[in-house]
Formats: sequence, C-alpha cells, structure tokens
Amino acid sequence: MIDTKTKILDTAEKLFAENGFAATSLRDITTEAAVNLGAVNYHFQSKDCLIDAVILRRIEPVNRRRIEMLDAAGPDPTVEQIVEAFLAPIIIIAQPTPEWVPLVGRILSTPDLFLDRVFRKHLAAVSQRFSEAFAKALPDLPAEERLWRMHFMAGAMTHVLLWSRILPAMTGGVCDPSDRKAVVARAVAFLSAGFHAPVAIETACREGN
Amino acid sequence: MIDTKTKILDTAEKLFAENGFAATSLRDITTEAAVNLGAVNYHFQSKDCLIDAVILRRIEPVNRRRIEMLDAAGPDPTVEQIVEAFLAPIIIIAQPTPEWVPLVGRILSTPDLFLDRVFRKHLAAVSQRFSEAFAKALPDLPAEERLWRMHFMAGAMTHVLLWSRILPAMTGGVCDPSDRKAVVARAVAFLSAGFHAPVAIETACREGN
DNA sequence: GTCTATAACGGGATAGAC
DNA sequence: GTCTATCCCGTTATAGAC
Repeated sequence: MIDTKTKILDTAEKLFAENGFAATSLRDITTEAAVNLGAVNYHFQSKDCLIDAVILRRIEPVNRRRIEMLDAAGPDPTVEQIVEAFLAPIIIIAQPTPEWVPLVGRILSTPDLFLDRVFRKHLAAVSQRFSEAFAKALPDLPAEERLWRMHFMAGAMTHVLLWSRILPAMTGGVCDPSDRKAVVARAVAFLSAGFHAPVAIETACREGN
Repeated sequence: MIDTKTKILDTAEKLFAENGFAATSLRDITTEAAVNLGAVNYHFQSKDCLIDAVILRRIEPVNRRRIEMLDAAGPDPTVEQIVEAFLAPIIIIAQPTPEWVPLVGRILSTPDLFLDRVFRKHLAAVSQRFSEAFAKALPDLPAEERLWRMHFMAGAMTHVLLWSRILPAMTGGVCDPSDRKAVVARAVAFLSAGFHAPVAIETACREGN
C-alpha cells in the first residue's frame, strides 16, 4: 500500500509531465490519485511547493549518477565520456518511472521564476563540474565557446526528453525513443563531434581562411 | 496608430513568450495593450484562436526564408549550408521583433494538442524539404540516424531561443545571445560536425571496431 | 467597433468535523 | 491524518448599452 503523499507525488509527476504545470489543477491530481483534495495542502503547503517536491525527488538521483559516471571515467575523461556522463543518467535511469522523462524536459524548457529558485540551485554545481571536465578535455576551446556548446548539448537532450512520446508519430515510426541506450549512443556521437568541431567565430576573425 | 487587433496580437505575443500560454490571461493582455477585454473575443473567437493567430503570423515568414536560403544554396547544398538555412531565419529575422524569439522556443517545447493542430501542419512540408536535402548531402547516413540528428538540431535551436533571455545570467555574462549572427555561426559549426559524425549504432553492431 | 457589466465556471486554499 | 464543505479569487466568454 502506497501512502497518500507518495500517491500525490506520483500522480502530480505524471500529469505535470503530460499537461504542464499551469494546466494541471490540484483537482486533476487528487481525482486521478483517488485521494482527497485537502491532502495536497496538508502534505505540501501549496501547489508551488508540490511542484518543487516533484522536481526535487528526481533531480537528486540524476545528479548523483552524473557525478559517479564522471568520476568513474578517471581523472582525464574524454569528450565522449563526459557527454555520456551528462546524458545517460537522465535518459537511462528513467526506465522504472517513464513519466518523469518528459517532466524533466518540461522543467528544462520552462525558464520561469521557479526554475531559478528550484533548478539553478540544484544544477549549478553539477554544471560547473562538467564545464571543468570539458575544459580539461578540450584545452584549446575558448570558455565562451565551451559554454555555448554545453548549451547546445542541453538543448538536444531536453528536446529528446520532451518529444520522446510523440517522436514516433512525427517520423512515421522511423525513430523509436524506447531504446534508450541507442538514443544515448546516437546523441553522444552527434554531440561529441560537435564539441570537437573547429571554432567558427575565431576562424571568421582570422578572415582569410 | 496601430489598430486594436494588431495591438492585441503584439502584446499577446510578448506575454505568451514571457510567461507561457496557460499562465497568460486575456486580462493580462488587454491591460498591457490598453484595449478592452471584449475586443479579444470580438477580433478572435477565443483564447485558443488567439494563440493560433499569434503563432501563424510568425511561422510563415520563417518557413519562406528557410526555403529561400535552401534554394539559394544551389542544387547540392553542403551540410553547413543546410543547417544554416534551417537555423538562421528563425534566429536572425527576429531582430525587429525580439519578443517572438522565446515565443517560438516555447511553441517548439510544448508538445500539446494545439501543436499538432497548428504547428505540424506548417512545419511538415519544410521539414521534409530539409530531410531530403540532408539525404542528398549525406547519402551514406541511414534515414533513422538522419532524423535523429535533425531532432538534435531542432533541440539545440529551441534551447537557444528559449533561454536567450537568461543565458547571460546563467553563464556569468560569458555568453551573449544578442549577437545573433555569432550564435548562428557557433551553432552551425557545432551541429554540422554532429551531422558528419560516424554512426555510433552501426559501429556497435559491427562489434569489433 | 468599442466598452461595461456580468454570467458561468474552475481554480487554490482553508476551516472544522471526524 | 483524512475528508467535506466552503470561501474567495481570477478566468473565459457573452450580453447589451453606446
């Protein structure tokens, strides 16, 4: 028997992922979870706090796994290893709870206030670790370019999470996101190549070639 | 003097971009636009129709410019040219109306019903054109991998649009999205390299190497 | 075409019985 | 801890004066 608090958390996670935070009412959640409306404000103080709780429950394990994978790659990981350590946890770990996959995508694509207050707080440290790893693996890459490329990487990852449900329909069944290891492998190959690309801006400054 | 309908459209675009569709009320729009609440339901039938109208107004020029740039690259465009034709219009054209940049990002990251009904209808044809161009430029790339890579590209682009406003704060001022030509150049370099990357999945099947 | 007033509804939050 | 009833607010949409 799952307790009420967990039922609310699970259902909220599912509905937030499907319909977004603003479009999901507490009534939607309590109805589907078959719990009482008042229970939400008892266990969590408000809808905002519920959102925070839903997010926090999932971010922590992902970040821990990311750091683990980065550490496991040794003191001088390759670009491929860094990219994989960043992507794999958030895509692979999702297996037992597939609902939260598009949820994370939704979080990452909602640059609103609560993102500052919830997300940056929990991502900044990890992001810093990865930035340093990239700096070491790509010592000739300017810092600005490195951050832009990490930004592109995060975008590709977010998109994969967000659209995973409808991608088969979009591609006429050609792309299948359910094989998550394959998705990671494809993304790592694509993004690693991007990190290794020559720097376009500096080339433009050198003018001749 | 701008007419009421345009004022509503402009303001709705701005507020939708800033706060999302669900979180923006018609009252927010009419107050900021200094027009009457009833005018919205007069000029547009409903909030949903207003959203459609806001989106449609911007999609068409972008798609037209994309096809123009693709055509201008000749019958056999390079990967770089294709990527640039896909990215540049949506990022560069934004100059006169910067509000809609994050708006487009928001559209692309909201895989809900109206996206099916509004967006796929207007993107499918263009997407097909670009897919064919990539197929010609990368004849050895399997169709599945090609579609995945286009997906990654769309994700990176979306993220750039969505986060453009807060990126400077996130990176301590290092990354500046206001120089849009530079952003395009960086993204083209990164993503083109990704498209040229060897195919990881097939490598895994060949097992030995 | 424009504006005001209001209907009809659904939302979050709370009080209080059990 | 759980449930019911209710308050109060903001929302969309409409009706009708001007």
